[in-house]
Amino acid sequence: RLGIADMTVLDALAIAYGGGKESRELIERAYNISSDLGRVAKVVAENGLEGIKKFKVMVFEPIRPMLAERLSSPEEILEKLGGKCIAEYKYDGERVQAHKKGNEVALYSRRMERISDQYPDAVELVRRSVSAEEAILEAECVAVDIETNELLPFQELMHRRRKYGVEEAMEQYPVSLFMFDALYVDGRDLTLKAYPSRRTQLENVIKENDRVKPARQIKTGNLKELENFFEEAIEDGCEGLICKSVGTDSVYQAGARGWMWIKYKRDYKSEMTDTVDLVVVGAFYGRGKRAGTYGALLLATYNHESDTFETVTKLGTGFTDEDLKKLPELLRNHIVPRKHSRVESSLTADVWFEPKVVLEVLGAEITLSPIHVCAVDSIRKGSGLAIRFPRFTGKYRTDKKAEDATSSTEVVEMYRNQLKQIGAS
DNA sequence: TTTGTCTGCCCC
DNA sequence: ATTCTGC
DNA sequence: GCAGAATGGGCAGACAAA
Repeated sequence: RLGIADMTVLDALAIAYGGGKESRELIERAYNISSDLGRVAKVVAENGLEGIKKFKVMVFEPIRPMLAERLSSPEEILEKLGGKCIAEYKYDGERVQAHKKGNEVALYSRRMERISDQYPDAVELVRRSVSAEEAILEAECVAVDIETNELLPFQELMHRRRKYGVEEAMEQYPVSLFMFDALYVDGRDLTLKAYPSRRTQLENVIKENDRVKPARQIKTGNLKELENFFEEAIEDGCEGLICKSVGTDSVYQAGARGWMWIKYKRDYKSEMTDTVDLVVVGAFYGRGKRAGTYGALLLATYNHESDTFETVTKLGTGFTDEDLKKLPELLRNHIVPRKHSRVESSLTADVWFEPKVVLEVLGAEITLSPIHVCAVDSIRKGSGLAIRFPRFTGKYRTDKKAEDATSSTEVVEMYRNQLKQIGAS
């Protein structure tokens, strides 16, 4: 099916109708600013490159969002960005592209789905707080506590992704918009302007208020300053920072993950990383590339009081091909016909193991879980704890016995700790 | 009617 | 989202 | 370096089973 291999289709179009690398770039830009592969194909077939050159940024035609690379230290970031950058809060919400023409407003998701119906309140915020007649702006939509203006975790925002009961959810889970880019304003395409000038345009066009603000930012070339700003972002409930190039070439790279924007998140930093040692208690068969081996493992913490192993996450990324090949061998001797008596799990694995093998796992944070049973009921009735964005670090903890794995109590501590960090200011 | 399981050009 | 692997 | 393809948590919905 189409949509995933779209880059391949663009290649084919360039070869069939363009005949060179230059045409490929034109065709790709047409696609990136219209996100309409069908139309691009039709135009290039009927009118050739001349037709393609006429593609323009238009309100209510979503632009493919620019993405960011990742780096794990301020040093690397500043070096990559030529010594200085604009660092902005990376809010933990949903990315939204807001299109406005007069009173008409549409919101698009990162994958260019029209999500206006889910956010009538955000639509109204854009209508009221954007002074330009016509505009395409980007923002992070974040759940907030309306009393304290505190930012709430992504899980809260998820309640807004619904078809029914939108009005109720709107009252129960209010949102704020943190604007971070301007791609089009009153007839002017800004996508080929440098970021600082787009940001200035953005600030000129929004009428700031409690619920609509420009993303918090500083401009700096100082390591210490960058690091402090990062800590501040974490304390305010953000994921970290997005560091942006301020060079003349810092255009909006629609649909691309260039090095103009760089993500800096807490779990990328090796020093203060929340790594955890977990016991393999089950596995799931893989699909596609992983057919014939395990696709993911089921991992557990150790509960000292009950002497049981409680699932806390599945793990399916971070494995090299070599890891994937040797996992079945490594675990073969521990296979048991049904869930081991000392394992607590609400999930059903394809293969169960006696708790023996310990792996090191990296995660971003601890979340309340409806399916995992680690420390169930200890924070909230009926909820366990789980790991957000889990991945294998590559370390097999052969030095550890199952009972030496990270305990459920320790995970509870980690959860409490991250709440403390947010409330700290 | 309630409860469980699975899915999503899903969001991250 | 993260990560690894061909190209 | 980039695109593609594996995989994660978790929510509301859809639908099946009890």
